[in-house]
Amino acid sequence: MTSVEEPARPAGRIRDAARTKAEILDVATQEFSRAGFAGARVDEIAARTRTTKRMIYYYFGGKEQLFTAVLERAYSVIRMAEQELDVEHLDPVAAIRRLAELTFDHHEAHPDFIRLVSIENIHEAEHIAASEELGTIGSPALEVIRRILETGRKSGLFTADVDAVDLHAMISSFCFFRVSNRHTFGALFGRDLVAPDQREHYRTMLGDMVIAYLTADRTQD
Amino acid sequence: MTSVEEPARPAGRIRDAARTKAEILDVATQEFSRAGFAGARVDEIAARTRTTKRMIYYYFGGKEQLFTAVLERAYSVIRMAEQELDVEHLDPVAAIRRLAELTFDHHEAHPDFIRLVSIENIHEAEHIAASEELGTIGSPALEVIRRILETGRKSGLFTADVDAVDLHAMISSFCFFRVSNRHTFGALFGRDLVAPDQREHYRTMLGDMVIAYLTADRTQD
DNA sequence: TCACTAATGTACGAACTAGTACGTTAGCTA
DNA sequence: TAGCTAACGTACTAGTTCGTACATTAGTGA
Repeated sequence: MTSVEEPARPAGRIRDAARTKAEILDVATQEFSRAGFAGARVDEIAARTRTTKRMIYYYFGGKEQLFTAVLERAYSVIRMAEQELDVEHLDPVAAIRRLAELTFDHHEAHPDFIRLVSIENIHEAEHIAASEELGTIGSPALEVIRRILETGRKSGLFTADVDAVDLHAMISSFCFFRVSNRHTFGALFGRDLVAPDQREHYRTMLGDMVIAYLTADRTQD
Repeated sequence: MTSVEEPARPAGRIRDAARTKAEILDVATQEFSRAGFAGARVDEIAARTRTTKRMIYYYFGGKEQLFTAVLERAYSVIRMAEQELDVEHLDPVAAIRRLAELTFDHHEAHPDFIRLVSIENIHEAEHIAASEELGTIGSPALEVIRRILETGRKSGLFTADVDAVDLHAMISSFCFFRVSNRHTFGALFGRDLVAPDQREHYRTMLGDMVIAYLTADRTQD
């Protein structure tokens, strides 16, 4: 099996810095996500790559920096997805719902990312703070939300007095919790929040919640 | 300083199994919450108690069981708080808002609990699964929500078709995320979700969100 | 008051783990 | 094609960490 893996390259090392780095990052993402920062084993990461532990230190410097690199790549994925957001041609209500659904989909599709963020929060975001790349850039989604909110408020559709960051927090909290806390929630309440047949239910629930909040009739209160 | 700690007990060990156990649990809660399961150090926990590592193994059996005991006690605190819920004399809208606010307050007041739950989710709730105490009992809050929802729906106030578990998830997600993800959220978006002067803002936002969702005019959709 | 047990303390070890010193080689370029 | 360097591998170590064997004592009941 091991010899079939690669296409007829019987002997000798192949040198490919980019591939080696990427492979280390792939495996490290899995291992950190599986066991947390302290629980992850550098030896285990190395063993699961085609290279050795030496290369981890050669390319990344240490366990701490490797985790930072893993985080940086994970965040870059969501940032790229957000840059593809194309919802501003929709009316504000539909645009926000679509945005919420895309956030929902992205969280569901990337449970490893959710776990890494949970782990980073246990460590009080110290790796983000230490990273030049992560500290500076914001979220493309935030700008999109800002513009939709403005349009919706001008047209009188949106009555709520929220800013983009808080609305982003509201949407993220539901999407994040559903994935991050699925195990304890499932164990305690006997309900699987990520069961495939409940997916549409929760996706709709999220959209309904956000739209209801934004368009609620405040004259009643 | 060390001699002033205890009231005039100059020499000899004082034996108090209950106090020793409780002290170990207190320190272990802090240490696990600070560093995660793998990151927590049994020696460190022992050093910060008035007893020795030996006692951890004597009373709890090992690191794994100690963490389970810490979790069990942390969950028992929230369960006790939920048993004191007294909102059913209010009208359904006020009752749900009050319940949401109490959940909000409890999460804010117990960041260690939030961290422990995050950590337990990284470990896929394996300790909850292994615990007889935690696996069986549900949440008292759930029964309260169930009854309020029924009253609200009968009276026509609540139009949303949610059950108690999903509403609980919605409320918890906002409260939990605000505390659990405050570090990454703060680092990435420059906003402190637990800033004291924003407390009322987010508390109100949560209530507004839940009520808007429950009472939204569905004939418009 | 004597003996017995629950509770406690000390000292230690086996296994693990992050990190490194040192040696090797593929592949490019002059 | 010779030589140079980035890329890679091996073997090892110093320090840590969970867990335990063994010794001791406080308090209680006969």
